[in-house]
Amino acid sequence: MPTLPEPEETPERLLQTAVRVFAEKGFKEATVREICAEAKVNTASVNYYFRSKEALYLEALNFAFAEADRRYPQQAAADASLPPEERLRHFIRALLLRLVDDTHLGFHARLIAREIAQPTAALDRIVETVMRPRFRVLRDILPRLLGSGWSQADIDRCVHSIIGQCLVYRHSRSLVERLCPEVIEGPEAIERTADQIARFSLGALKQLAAEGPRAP
Amino acid sequence: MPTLPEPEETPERLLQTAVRVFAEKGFKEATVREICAEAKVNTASVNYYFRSKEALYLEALNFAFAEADRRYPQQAAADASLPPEERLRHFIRALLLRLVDDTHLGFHARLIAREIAQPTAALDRIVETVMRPRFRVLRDILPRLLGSGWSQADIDRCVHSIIGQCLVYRHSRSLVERLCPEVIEGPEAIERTADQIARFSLGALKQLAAEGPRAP
DNA sequence: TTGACATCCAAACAAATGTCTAATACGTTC
DNA sequence: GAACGTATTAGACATTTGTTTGGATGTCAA
Repeated sequence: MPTLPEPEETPERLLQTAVRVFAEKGFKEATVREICAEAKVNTASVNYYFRSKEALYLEALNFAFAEADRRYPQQAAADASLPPEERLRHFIRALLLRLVDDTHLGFHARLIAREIAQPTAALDRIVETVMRPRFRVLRDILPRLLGSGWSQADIDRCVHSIIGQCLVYRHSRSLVERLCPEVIEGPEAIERTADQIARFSLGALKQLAAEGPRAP
Repeated sequence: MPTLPEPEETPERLLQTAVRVFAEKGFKEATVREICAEAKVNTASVNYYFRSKEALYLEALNFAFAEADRRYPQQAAADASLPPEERLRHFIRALLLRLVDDTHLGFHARLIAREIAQPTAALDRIVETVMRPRFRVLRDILPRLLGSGWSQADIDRCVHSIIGQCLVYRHSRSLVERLCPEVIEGPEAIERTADQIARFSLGALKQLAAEGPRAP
């Protein structure tokens, strides 16, 4: 009778636990012993299956991204055949849902937020493979809503305005929870928040389009 | 002839160095030895003048807040005699400048951002004394621009939308620097960013006011 | 000058932590 | 069943880190 850890094999369990613990406590505060204890494996397993704690962290980061993209795909926003308003709504909703998801394997967003707040060498690759394509989608959508004559820098500022409205619910979640938790309490509230961000942004863009770009 | 450390007294120098190092590396990654080395004081000084590393961290947090409020006061936004558009512009500008200031003692914002991202017991007090009053200012301004009939939750969502547009330049600065650094490169670019956020937000509120609240 | 007090320092201490080692258990293959 | 390679384990090891200690040094009042 094998006494193997049943639910999953050791390295898989270790990796999933690592995502969770790293997300909760950060790279430095999370200890190898704690991760192994929670995964119910021996402390030496980290160095046996992954080379080191740092290598485990990188694997966890990769895993988190793969999962996040799998759970909240963003094809709709990139679909150029849809009207730009529709695409922006999709983009915002997908981003927000991904960011506030704390259930199940939703530690991805938290882990990624940590990496953004305190970048390691891994961030550069992440930016190029994940962030920049996402950024380009908005860079493509916005000019269609803003009209012509806008500088790239001002378009980029609008991109940040939109992304920022979503990110605040992750990076400043501790504030949101203390100041007005009701806006992200429950799926309906979150949907309504996504909708409100979309209305806010579309209204802003419509108004900016009407006013036209400011003189440089 | 006294051999005292000249520029400032030990505890003051220690505190200022602590703000900087804690801001750069976080509580756990910053070591007492490193702080003391940079402050050019003996390692035991932390426990002599402050009770412990944690107590030093709390003092640093207090110091950071006091300095941040001193350098970027926000009275204008709270002045109810000004038109709400003006007040909102002031609020946004003051907040953004405070957030992107990395010069001199501008480590405050970074330290505070850390505390928000990874709250300790100190955050609750900070929220009540600093964040909530700031939040209330926007809660007061926004209904004047939105008109009547809006739920508190939707107003709060707008508050977050505005704050989020500013916070992204702090919490996701690593992304901004990699994706489009020009929008925060130099004082003029920052001023223009503040202006753009204000235009974006005022446009959004104007449009929302015209459309009216959505049915619940 | 002396005594009291605060300050500063080098060294030591205990706990935590990432990594490594040697031994053991287990499954597969011949 | 024996041999081999993989997986797992308990424990050791070296380093880091927050904290403490005992004494040296300087200041100031009596």
